[in-house]
Amino acid sequence: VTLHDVAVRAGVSATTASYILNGRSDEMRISPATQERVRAAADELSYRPNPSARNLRTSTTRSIGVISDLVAGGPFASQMITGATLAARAHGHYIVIGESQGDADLEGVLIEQMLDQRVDGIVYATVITADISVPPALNHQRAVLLNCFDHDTDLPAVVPDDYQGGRSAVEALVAGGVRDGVHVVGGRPASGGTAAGLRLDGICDALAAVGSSLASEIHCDWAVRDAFAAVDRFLDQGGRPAGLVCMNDRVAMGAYQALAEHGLAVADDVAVVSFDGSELASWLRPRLTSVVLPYAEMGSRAVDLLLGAPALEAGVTRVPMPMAEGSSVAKR
Amino acid sequence: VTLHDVAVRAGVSATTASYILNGRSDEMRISPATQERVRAAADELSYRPNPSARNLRTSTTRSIGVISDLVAGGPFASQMITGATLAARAHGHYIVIGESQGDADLEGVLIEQMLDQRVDGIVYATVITADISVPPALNHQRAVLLNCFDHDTDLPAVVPDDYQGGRSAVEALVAGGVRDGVHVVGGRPASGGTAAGLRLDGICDALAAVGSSLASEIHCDWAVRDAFAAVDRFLDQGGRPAGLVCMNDRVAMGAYQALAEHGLAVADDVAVVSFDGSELASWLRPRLTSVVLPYAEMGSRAVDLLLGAPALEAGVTRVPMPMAEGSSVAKR
DNA sequence: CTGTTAGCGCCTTCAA
DNA sequence: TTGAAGGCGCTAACAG
Repeated sequence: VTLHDVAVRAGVSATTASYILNGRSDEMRISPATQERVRAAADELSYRPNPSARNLRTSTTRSIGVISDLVAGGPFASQMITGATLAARAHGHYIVIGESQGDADLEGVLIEQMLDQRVDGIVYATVITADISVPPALNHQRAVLLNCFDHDTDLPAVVPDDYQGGRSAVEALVAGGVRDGVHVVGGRPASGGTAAGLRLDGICDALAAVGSSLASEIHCDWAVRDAFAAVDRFLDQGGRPAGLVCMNDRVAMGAYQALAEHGLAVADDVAVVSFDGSELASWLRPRLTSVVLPYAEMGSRAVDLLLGAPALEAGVTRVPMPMAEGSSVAKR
Repeated sequence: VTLHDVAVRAGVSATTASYILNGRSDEMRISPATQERVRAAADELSYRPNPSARNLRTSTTRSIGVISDLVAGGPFASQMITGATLAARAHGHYIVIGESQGDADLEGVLIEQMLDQRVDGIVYATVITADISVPPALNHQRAVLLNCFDHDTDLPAVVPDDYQGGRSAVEALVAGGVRDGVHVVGGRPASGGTAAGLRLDGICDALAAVGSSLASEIHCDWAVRDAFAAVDRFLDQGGRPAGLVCMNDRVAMGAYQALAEHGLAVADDVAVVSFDGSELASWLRPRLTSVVLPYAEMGSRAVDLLLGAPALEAGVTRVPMPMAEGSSVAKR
């Protein structure tokens, strides 16, 4: 059922029908009676415009492309996609996803394809918060960076506020009476992420603010088994921390396991806080207090930025990281 | 840069260029020289066809819609999306995602929109393996059901082979010398999933095959905290299981916690197996032996089905569930 | 073997 | 206030 059909049924020309159905009736000063007839016809025929035809004519697709390394498939940041989807929907757009699996060539292809599809804009997302170089295909395109940024470009970027997150983590500890003997588990990983550095800055500053300082950094990859091994060794060597700030919830899980192995009770013997705010945090016993990575919020912000201001405002948006309260820090 | 531009540059008509660029040169018996010229021209101009125009003409979009309740955003089954994406790509299609968040109205809208977009087919996916009624909007559409099925329709469906999975779980236990004193944790949940029933059938049959039978079902929701509470109570009441079959990895995590609470060692004192094969299984200590839910495989199968045979073959495809070996069953 | 012609469904000047 | 005409870029009969 085409626009023409509707027009015929309402006894007008396609032009008139087009105006009315696109909300330009007033501008064109079309008689209310005609409007009514056309709308009724469209309704009865349950008319829906053909997007391809419209796109061909207007070269706008009301679609936005999200390209990412692993976000879509990975459990952690798929929330970014959800957030983006919701925001897009609110703007009357839909989303096309491309996952590069970390392959730069594939990534280029995906971007080209999306451009071919005439997406109205592209969100470029990464699993890890990092300082990157945007792929060349993205230059001079309407795009927003999600969970990453690039100093050499003026594309807007959306990242979590890791510095503030670091401060919050320490504040949770301090609220539980822990200010000395605080160790960080994880530390700076080899890969080019920026989260660790900023969080550490926040942690150190917050500690300094209460007249203390970081006792040590226990280095390990940000994974359960590595964290377990590292903390286990630390405890074996006689380490007796009062508080542990873990770089993510998986690290915290490893720390929990190591503490248990040594007969130390989380909260009562050692306070633990972490970053992520994933489901895992709520699965642990006792429930883990964790600084939330606001993925959904970030995703929707990115899309808002992309679709919002006609002229994209450059610069990075730092999204606050709220706190998910658990019971891994004793109350006092 | 349009097809016309290419044609002009190569000194031919748009038609000829179209034939060549669509690989129908042989069929049309176009001279190799001309072909070469056209391809060169297309290359130099880096010509890319306008999809909207093509769609308008052919009413085929080389896109497929995936609509789901929560799969895309949820950590568990986002792999279904990844699998589907890969398969679609292999067929030269791309994927559009719609998440209904479980809202039936929204779901209808999403389906309508996809049909408007002229997707070549729809994959309808659910987080929970269940017996459903497909939304009416899907009737008489080219569609495949993913992780669910509907007896009242003849749409093809792809689900995990939970019965065989149940048998595998028990076989892992038996291989570890455990045949008596096997309890199931989780059991049939209130919601309309079909996984529990089939797995239980498999479990009982496999147990019967070695001359044993199920000791009991420990009922609880399939979540960490509920499982912990249930198993904790069971142990408090003097239960001393030899083997635990947990309905998913989160349930197993809760069981681990309860066993630890009672000073029982996983593997040595109590063998544990589970379903899901999620990352969580590899995080637990000792590593959990788990029957893998082959989400990615299912996703790609669904797309293959959708795009494969011109006439969709109805019926359910049961995808085998492989085993992820851990150390939660003692070797012997 | 190649070009001409005719739309796909929609929007939008231009004229009436 | 409404209609006629043209074209977005591409494909596919149908002629030559």
